[in-house]
Amino acid sequence: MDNVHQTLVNKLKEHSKLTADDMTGIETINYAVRHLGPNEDLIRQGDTTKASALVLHGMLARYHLMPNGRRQYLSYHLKGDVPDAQMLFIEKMDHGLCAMDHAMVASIPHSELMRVFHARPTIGFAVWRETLIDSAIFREAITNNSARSTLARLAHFFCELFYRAKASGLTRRNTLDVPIGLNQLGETLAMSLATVNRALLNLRETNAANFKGGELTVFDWAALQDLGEFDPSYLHIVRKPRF
Amino acid sequence: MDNVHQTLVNKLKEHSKLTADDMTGIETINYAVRHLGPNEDLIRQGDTTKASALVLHGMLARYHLMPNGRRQYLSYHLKGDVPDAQMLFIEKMDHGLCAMDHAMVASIPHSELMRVFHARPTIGFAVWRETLIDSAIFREAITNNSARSTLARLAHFFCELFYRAKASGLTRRNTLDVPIGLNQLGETLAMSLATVNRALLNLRETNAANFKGGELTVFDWAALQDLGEFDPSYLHIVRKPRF
DNA sequence: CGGACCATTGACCATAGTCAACCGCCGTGG
DNA sequence: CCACGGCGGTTGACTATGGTCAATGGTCCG
Repeated sequence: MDNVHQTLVNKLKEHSKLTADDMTGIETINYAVRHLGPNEDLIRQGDTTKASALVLHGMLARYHLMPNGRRQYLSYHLKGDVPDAQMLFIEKMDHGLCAMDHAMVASIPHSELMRVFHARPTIGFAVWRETLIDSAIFREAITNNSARSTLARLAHFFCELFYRAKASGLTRRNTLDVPIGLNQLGETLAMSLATVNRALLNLRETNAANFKGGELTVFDWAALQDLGEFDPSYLHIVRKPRF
Repeated sequence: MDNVHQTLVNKLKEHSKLTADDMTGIETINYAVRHLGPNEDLIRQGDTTKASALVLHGMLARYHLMPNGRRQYLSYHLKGDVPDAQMLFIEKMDHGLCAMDHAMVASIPHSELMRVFHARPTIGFAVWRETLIDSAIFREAITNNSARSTLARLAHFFCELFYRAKASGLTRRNTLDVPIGLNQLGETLAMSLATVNRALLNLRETNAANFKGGELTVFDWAALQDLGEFDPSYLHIVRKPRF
């Protein structure tokens, strides 16, 4: 089992049980590694796809492109995520997928996935569960952008990112690389650049966390969680990280 | 094949191909019919479920409950939808599900679904696709509530509802029953009651559509679509309705 | 007829968007 | 090595949008 298969197995094990046979099945999956530069699109809105990407390194984002050119970022993806599992059974992309900074992905043909799903339905169910968790994250984003104050929205966003990263072992001490600019944060959280900036200042004042130069630092997890009304149960992660 | 099985088959056929054997498989699914009153919860946030509901009549909604008691409605479901297919592989509800008015559902045990999925993977894939379309609807809701004006938001919401209903043959001429109050519309579209009211007036002025007393009337589909920047491709419906 | 509930409207106010200027860092090229 | 330019972040002034609150109206039902 190479690193790529291991990455997928680790991710699925965050919420699903896999037998030895399931893992053997996963080992047979073929893929192609692809490097991405900052801001590079992996797939564009309207494209048709025959492969899904497994994130190996860096951060990817889904986004909608509006008629007026504005972007709406929808979700962010870290090592182990399979962002376009969403597109397994859907021909035409209704959103784009881009790298926030340098990133690396394993491109897995849909035919490979389908072969494994037929051979070992459990793997299919685990990936299905993965897509359902994605759905839960989308739902939470609706609520976040619709029903929380700017400060709470920002705090919740950082909570989710940090929690997911921590569950996957991607944090260093109390910090996490978040290669997102303020402008993009605004296009994620439905705020203008100026408002993002002011909300960040407010956040800094609470001493709960800080975001500066692409690095998120969490000083007081409980306080941050409180600010963002963050309840991680929607992430359905079985192996919960410690704080 | 009774009406319930037929309802499910029709829905899946909107986007997936089913063989005669698949349909025979679906016929074997056991279920229990349940009636719901206005505003009655089918499932509450935090509940654990062992069954999924297929909507037979009326309209159901998913919603988040905030710590301050406010609701955020996430999506609406019409005849043929299986709203909590989302919860097939997830134990604990991260949102609630309620009836907007009198409604009827078929409650299908997860064990029944899993049995059929194992016997005929194609059926599983069709239901999976159904959940992925749900995801696309969530994504669009993020964008709608985050990046469109109040008028556009309202128009887009009505477009989606009308389009989906029309694809399922649930519209009467150019009208559709939408048993949602203005308050609830606000809790769906991230607007206050007053703003919803004003946006509705604006909408009326355009002569594109009207919403009054729980009935949506579309006078000028093209204009409404335009107002809401509505592009139905994210719904991934193969058999497109005519306007 | 009275009350409940929902919709409507107006006045006022708070929040956040827009715009523009400025800063600071970094990389490039003279 | 320093000057320059560009990008991204910071800040302030003004403005617009939409939230809040309160009063009014309409309709349905008891």
